[in-house]
Amino acid sequence: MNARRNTRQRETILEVIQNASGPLGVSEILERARTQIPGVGLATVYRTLAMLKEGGQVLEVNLPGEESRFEPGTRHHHHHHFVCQTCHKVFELETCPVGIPAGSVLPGGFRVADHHLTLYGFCPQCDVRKAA
Amino acid sequence: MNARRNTRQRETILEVIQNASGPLGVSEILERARTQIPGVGLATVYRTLAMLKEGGQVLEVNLPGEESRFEPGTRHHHHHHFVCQTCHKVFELETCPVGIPAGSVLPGGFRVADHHLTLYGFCPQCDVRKAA
DNA sequence: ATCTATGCAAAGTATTTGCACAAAG
DNA sequence: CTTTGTGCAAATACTTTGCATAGAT
Repeated sequence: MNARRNTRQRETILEVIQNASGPLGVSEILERARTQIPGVGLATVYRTLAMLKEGGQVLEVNLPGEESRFEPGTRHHHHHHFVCQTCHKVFELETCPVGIPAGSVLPGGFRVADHHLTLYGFCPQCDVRKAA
Repeated sequence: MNARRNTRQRETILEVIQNASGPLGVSEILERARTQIPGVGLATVYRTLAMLKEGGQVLEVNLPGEESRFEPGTRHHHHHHFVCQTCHKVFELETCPVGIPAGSVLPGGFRVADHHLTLYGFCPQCDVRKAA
C-alpha cells in the first residue's frame, strides 16, 4: 500500500534545512543539496518539501514579496520571526508577545486557533551601526 | 517630465479597493473593475496597484500560500487580519493584541519598529455552523 | 518483483515587460 | 503636439504535474 521510502535526496534535503542558520528559499535548498547529490531535480525539492511540511519536519515561512522559505519544524515550539529592515536577515525569536491564547474569542465572534507574527526593525548589528 | 495622469482605470481601481469589505486579490480587482470598464487589462491592474502602493493609497497584504491582496491605505490606523480556516475569508481586525510598542528592544537587542500579525481560526459564521 | 520516488520536460499560475496605439495634459 | 497610460501578447518567475525509468523494500 502506501509506504514512505528513505532516499538519499530526502535525507539530504532535510539535512540541508536543519544545518542552515535561518530559513532557506527553494533555490538555496536546491543549490546546497546539489553539493551532495549533483543531479538532484527541482521538482524533487518541491515534492520533498511538501512531504516534510505535512509531516511537520519543516515549516514554511512566508514573508511579503519574497520566495517561500523553509526551516526545521522538529525542535519547534511556538515562535516568530524578526526581519531586519537594514540587512534583511531573518531571525527566529523565542518570545511571543501576543496576548491571545488559542481558543480565545475576539470581539465580533472570531475564534482564534493560531497566529503568525512578524516583527520588523533593526537587528543588534545594524542597530549599533546606525547609532555610531 | 514626470507627470501623473488621471485616467478612468486608475480611479476605478482605487474605488474598487476602497469599496471592498476586505482586502482583494488581483483577479477580484480585475473582475470588479471590468464591471465599470469592460476592456480593462490585467497589466493595468498590476501597474496601477504598484503605483498606488508606492503612493501609500493601498497596502499589500501577503498571506501564506495565497495570492497577494490589496486594501485601502488611506485610513492608516494600525490593524491586523483574521483568516478563517473554513471559508478562507479575510477580515480586518480593530484590536491589536501585540504587547510591543514601536521602539521596544527585545532580549537579544532587536529594536522593533513595526509588526504584522495574522490570526487564524473560525469566523463567526463558520464557528456557528461547526457548533451545530 | 512490486511499487514509490526521481528527473526531465511540459503545463500551470502569478507577475512583469515590450510595443504600438489611445488618450491626458 | 508631446508624453504618459493602456491593452495585448510575449516573457519571467515560481510551482505543479505527467510520464518513463531508477531505485527502495
